[in-house]
Order: sequence, then C-alpha cells, then structure tokens
Amino acid sequence: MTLPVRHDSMRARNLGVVLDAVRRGGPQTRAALAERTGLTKSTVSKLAGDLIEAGMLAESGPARAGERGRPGVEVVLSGDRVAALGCEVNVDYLAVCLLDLAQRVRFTRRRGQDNRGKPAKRVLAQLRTLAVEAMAEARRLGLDVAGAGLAVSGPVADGVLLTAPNLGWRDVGAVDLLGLPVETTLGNEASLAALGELWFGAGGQDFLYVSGEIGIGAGLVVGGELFHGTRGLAGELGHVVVSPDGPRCRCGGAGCLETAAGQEAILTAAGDVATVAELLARLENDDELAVKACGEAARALGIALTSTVNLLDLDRVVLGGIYAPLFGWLAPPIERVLADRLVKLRSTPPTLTASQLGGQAATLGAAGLVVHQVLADPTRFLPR
Amino acid sequence: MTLPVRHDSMRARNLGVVLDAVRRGGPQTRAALAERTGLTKSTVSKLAGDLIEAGMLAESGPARAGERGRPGVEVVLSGDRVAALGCEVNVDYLAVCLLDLAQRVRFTRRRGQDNRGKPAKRVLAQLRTLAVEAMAEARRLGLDVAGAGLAVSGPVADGVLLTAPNLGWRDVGAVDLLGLPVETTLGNEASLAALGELWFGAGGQDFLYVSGEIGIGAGLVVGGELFHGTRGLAGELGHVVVSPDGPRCRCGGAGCLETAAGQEAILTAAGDVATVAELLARLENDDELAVKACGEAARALGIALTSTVNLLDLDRVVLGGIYAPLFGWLAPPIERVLADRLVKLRSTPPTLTASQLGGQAATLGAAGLVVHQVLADPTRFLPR
DNA sequence: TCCATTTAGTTCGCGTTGTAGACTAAATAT
DNA sequence: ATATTTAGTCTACAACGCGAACTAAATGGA
Repeated sequence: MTLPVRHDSMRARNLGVVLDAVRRGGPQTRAALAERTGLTKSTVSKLAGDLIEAGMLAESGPARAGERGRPGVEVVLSGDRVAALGCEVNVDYLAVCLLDLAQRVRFTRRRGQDNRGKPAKRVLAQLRTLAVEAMAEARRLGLDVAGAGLAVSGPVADGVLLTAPNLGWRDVGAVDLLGLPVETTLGNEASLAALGELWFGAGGQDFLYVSGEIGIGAGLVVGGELFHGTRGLAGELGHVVVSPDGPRCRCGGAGCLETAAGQEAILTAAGDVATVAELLARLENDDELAVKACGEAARALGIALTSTVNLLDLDRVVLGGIYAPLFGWLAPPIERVLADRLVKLRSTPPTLTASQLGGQAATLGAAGLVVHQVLADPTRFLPR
Repeated sequence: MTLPVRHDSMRARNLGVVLDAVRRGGPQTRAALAERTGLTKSTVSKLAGDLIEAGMLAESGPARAGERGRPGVEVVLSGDRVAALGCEVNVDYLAVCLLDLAQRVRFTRRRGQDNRGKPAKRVLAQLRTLAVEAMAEARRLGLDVAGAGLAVSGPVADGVLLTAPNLGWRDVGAVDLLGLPVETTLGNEASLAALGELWFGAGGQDFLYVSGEIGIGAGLVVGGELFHGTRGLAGELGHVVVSPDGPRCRCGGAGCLETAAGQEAILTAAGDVATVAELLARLENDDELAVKACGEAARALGIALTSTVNLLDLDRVVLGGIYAPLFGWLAPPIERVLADRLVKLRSTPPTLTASQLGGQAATLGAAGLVVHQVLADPTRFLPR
C-alpha cells in the first residue's frame, strides 16, 4: 500500500536522500548536493548540518575547484558513529564482518569448520561468539551497531530458514537462535551476496548473481535493488529445467540445473573428486576429465542462463560461490552457449564476470543491507 | 535515484494515497479513509474536499451503519471528469477502449482485420481513426482524456516497437505514428494484458500472465506492480529453453518454448490446421491429433513454467491469448507437470487460470495504466 | 420524550518543514 | 584594488499535516 507523507516522514526521507546522494556520488559540496537532489541550497545546508552534528556526515576539507568563485567544502559519509554487523553460516565456515556507515570494513572474523549435519542451535551459538567479538570491537571503536544481517544458504521467510539442504536443516528460527541484542535481518545467501556484489563488487546496477554451491541460488538486482518475488523465495536457479528427461533431482523434478552443474554433479563427473580445491588442482594440470566436467556444467549453466536472460532481461551475470574459482574453465563455454542462443534477440549477449569478493560477498551484503537501511532513514541516530 | 519530498510533492502524494485507498477499498467514509491511510481525519477531509471539487471523487450518500453514532458519508471515485484511452494493434484486429477514472468502460471499438505484413504507418493511421472516435465520445460525455496507452505485440523501448515478429515490423516509432494529441505510453501487449488482468480480471496481486500468440510473451505482476526488468524487455517466455536439442528457433537458439507451444507449432502439430478457430472446432470433436498437439504444447509450457516459478516464486499463472480458449485442453497436462516437478520445493503448485478478459486485456491494461498514473498523482486535474 | 453516548466530519491555531531571496564569505580575473 | 563568481547561511514566509475543540447526527436507555 502507498504510504502517506507527513512532516516527519518528509524530513526522514530528505535526510535519506542527502545521505544516499553522498554515498552514490562520493565527497561533494553542499551546492553540488542541492543540484543533484533537487532540494534547495538552504535545505541541504540544514539537513547536512544535522547529519554532521549526528556524526553521520563529516566535512572533508575544501574542494579544490581551481575555478572562479568561493570553493566549497565537501562532505563525506562519516564512519565514526554507526556500524552494522554482517554474519554468515555456510557449509564450511562461519563469518562475521563489521561495516561502518562509510562502508569501510572495520573488522572481520572467519572460522573454517564443517557445519554439515550439526545442530543449528550449536552452530548459531558459535556464530554468536564471533558476532559478540565484532560488537566488542565496535564498542572499542566507539561505534553504535545499528543492526545485523544474517546470511544463510536456503530460502527464508519471516526470520525462519525454511530449508538448508547442504546443512541438513529445516525450519530453523535462525534469528532467535543467533540471539543478538540488535535487530537482525535474515536473508538468503545468494540474495545477500548479490547485494554485496552490488555495493562492493563490480556488479553495476543490474545483474544476476549466481551462487554455485551444493545447491544453486541466484540473486537478481534490478535498478540497484534486489528483486524479492512474491514471498521472497525468488532465485531458485538450481531447479530451472535444462534437460526435461535428465537425471532425477531431489526437488522431485528431473533435469534441473542442479543435477548438471551443482557442486556434487561437477565433482562426480570429474571422477569422484572429493573437494573443489582438489578439482581446481586437477584443472590446473589440464586433467581431461575435470575439464570435460566443467564444460558439461557450463553448457547446462548456459542453457539455464539463456532462459533467465530471456525472462528477466539481464545484461550482466556474476558468477560466485564455487563458480568464481572455476570461472576460467566455465566462462568460455557458457559464453558460447549464450552467444549462440541469443544472437537474434539482443544486440549483445550478457557480460559474464567472476565474483571478486570470494566468500565475503554475503557478509558484506548482509551488513550493507543494514547500512542502507540507516542511510535511507537516519532519524534513529539523530538527536532528540 | 531517490527523489526528495517537498511540500507540493507531499500534497500530491497524499492526494494519490487517498484516491488509491478509495480505488482499492471501494466506497468509504472519510473516517474509514483516515484509519486506513494513517492520515488524520482533518487531513483526509481537506484532501477529499479538494478531490470532490475537482470532480475526481463524489459523495455517494450516507453509509448505513445501523450502529451507534452519526453515520458517515461515503466517497467514491467519480468517473465524470477524467478518462483514459487504451489502444491495441494485434495481428488480426485493432481495438480501442475508453476508461473513466472510476474504472468503468465507457466506449469500445474493435476492427477485425489482418495486419500481417501491412505497413506500420497505414495500420497505425487506421488505429488513429478508432482512437479519434473514442476521444470524440469522451468529449460528448464531458470527459477529459488524460492520456493513452498503446499495446503492441513485441518488445518496446522509449516509445519504439523494436520488433513485432508476427506483424513483420521492426523499429517502429509507434507513438509518433499513432500521433494522438495526448501523451501516449507504449507498452508490450503481454505486460499491459497482465495489468488488465490485475485490475479487471481475477489475477490477484501476484501472478504471471502468459500471452500465447505466434510468439509467447509474459507479464509478471509482483505485489500489484508490473516487473519491468532492466530495460523493460523482461518477459520473453517464448525463448525459455524447454529441450536443448529441440528444433531450431527463429531467435537463433533451439528448443525454445515457442517452437513447442507457439501458435504455429500447435497448428502444425494438429495437422496443419489453418486457424485457432478451426483447431477449437476439432478439439470439441475430440480430434485425436488436435488433442495430442495440445498435450505436447502443454507439457512444454509446464516445463517452462516450472523454471519460471522456481526463478520468480509465483503462485498464480494466468493463461491468455490463444491459450485462453484452449485452456480446457492445456491446463490439465500443465498442472500435472507442475505438480510433479514442484512437489518437494513448495507446499502447493501455482494455480492456473484462464484469462477472463479475452482480447480486451491489453486495451484495458493500457487505459488502466493511464488511470493509475492519474490516481497516483492527480495534481494535473486540480484547480489552480 | 429527553439526554447521555457514540461516531462523523469541520474548524482553527500550531508546529514543522522546505523555499526564496538577501546576505556574507572566499575564491579568481582583470 | 575591484568586479565577478560561486558557496554557504540566515531570515521571513507559506504550505502542509496535526490535534484539540467543536458541531452534527445517529442510537440507546431512563
């Protein structure tokens, strides 16, 4: 439903507009901000003044214009007051990061451990230990933690992780189990990684992030915003059908992408390789079977992506998860399929990129989500 | 970019909020509107007063509550002042409709004619004749035409129809060629039909509208809004891959849905039937080949929809275009495929519905789009 | 019948907000 | 030096929504 605007929400919104303009445009003078936002100089001055007083903006010294006229003073996002926490549970590690409002990473902690089959309660308690460390560091730095984002590898609804096939979990109240003293937002790993790629990677404003793990998830970013779908369950790329009569899939269907390009399918096809690291080693030695396995997976990915591109009108795809290290072997065949199948429909096939953030994408996205909530409505952190 | 809020836009927005609440909730008292919108009684009173003065709302008599207290007076959308035009060029007909602000259809005109291969300029001039008739009728009824929507069967960008395979058109500046004296918005037929289904059919707030014609398009509605994709080219369902090694498709790919379930594929498989009407006749006579052709097409549709549902998280699919009359023969096999393939991933497979609007969906959607623009910001039609 | 009660809608003074334009500040060009 | 240009602040002002008081119109009970 469309929300009404009142005086207070007008103010909240305009403060957010100013902050967001600074985030997008980097250090800028008040005059430039007025120009860019459409607000008047005096309004921007007042808003910026309040934000500086609240410690969310800071003056960063004179802007050397070299041109005529009084040089302006640029304002920047200040990372000295507010921060956000990003957390992630994955199959083989736990991770947290602390991100300040200026989007600088102030602290990270990662703990490699196999979480498969372990009880959710215990794993999340271990993650809490890391989170508490991060919050202690925040206090030491004089930062308020505005909230936390929690990335889990499975579909999510109302703070509950519905299923995590690779962890063997079902219906886990992850936010409650993590039990942080700040508001915690639960999100799907692929979605949050997509946001991480958006804000910290080379994703641009519109792209599909593909997260290759045991399952294959995807996060769609359109116009700089995440697409959620009806109930927030969008992104099950792993069960797009790539060969209707293909092998049966655990979802009940057959010939799903996951059966052709999921981690297990690739490792098996490469000759029952045990780990992705091992697979990589073989690929680097030009192991024929391994290369062939990647080629097969890539062709299946190419087909699924063709469908997706046609449906959603994408011009950029970012490959993450295990696909990032395998990028060199996957990208060429995928690109060939895309080019072949999309010639007539679009002038250029979508660009393929490997995720630059590695295992950090999801935690960065999770923390970034909170940062962006604060930037969009900073009233919580204003005096009075 | 996030837009700032100023006093005038605050007012515009709140007027829109009130109108939208009336549209969604039907006739309501001012008190109920205040409750629903979150604005105060006095504000709603003032806004409603202005809207009544402008002829966009009207008092519809006392609300019989039967309960204690003074009975309120309900306000309704008034269709006596503003209207919108919806136009459509399709393969075998031209159509226009005139829709008032209360979303009542005040005039329709349809002209059956084969437009294949004819020059766009001539066809659009013919459509203009119909549109001018509709605008004359509007003038006769004392209605201001706020704008027009134009539906065409092909991808659209910046007022230009990029390609219309079934008409044999390329890069047609359709808005300019139509040359109406009101602002005209160009839209893809499937997208606009989806909006028609949203506002006038039984679509609910979240669904995928599938338009079966020579090509197969789709319009996705999420949370009561159309999903546009990066450049507004989303919805090419026809080129989702359903059998990677299937027959070649005119898009350059192979095994696209269109090659299995497009109008021509079905007619050919049914034994080179000439028209959909003829196919229907055969189906009603239980012609074995025709029934089998529909079954094949339905299975392909089922596979494409499985992929789509997994990607986009849908729980309702509306079948339109030629699929609407064929619904009885298509739906059961599609439902079987969806049920089989989605068992484990979602509690219930998506509901399948036939479009109730027939060939009217796109014109209604096109006109509705304009009506909704006016409802969202009615300032243009306010005095002063 | 009368009056308390309840709900609808209007009126009016108030506080908050952004705006426009005058004004001050600080640079460059001549 | 002085004019010019641009940045930023200050102040009077108007628009808006808010809230409380008020009027209006119904029901229900004595």
